[in-house]
Amino acid sequence: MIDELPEYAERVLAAAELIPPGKVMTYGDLAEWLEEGGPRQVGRVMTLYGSAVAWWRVVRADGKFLPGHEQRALAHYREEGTPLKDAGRAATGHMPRLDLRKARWHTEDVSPE
DNA sequence: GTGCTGACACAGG
DNA sequence: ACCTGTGCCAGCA
Repeated sequence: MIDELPEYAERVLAAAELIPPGKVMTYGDLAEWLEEGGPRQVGRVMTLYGSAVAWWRVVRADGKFLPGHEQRALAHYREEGTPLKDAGRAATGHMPRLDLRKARWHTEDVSPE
């Protein structure tokens, strides 16, 4: 439940909550979906309120992780079966990245309302 | 008002 | 794969 927040923030958070497990959306896609603001505005909302929603399903367009949140995000992705680029590869020091080609969620018929 | 900053995106090198 | 610069839109000093 979300209350007492600026309307834009509510919309961003609501949209984030609609992303199904195992899928992700980029900041830019989300902004386009809402037809308001831009990637940076979405990122801003996530900075402020991201902890209230599934923040790991809102990602950068290059598939990299948030510095400092890599482990947490990775744990969620493994749990949800989100496609990772080097999913099969074992630990080698460098973290896997998201395979956006497969993981990106296409909103198509869904409306962020 | 002016300028810097940021959980961004994209093109170059 | 990495780094840099530019464009972008709000928020804040």
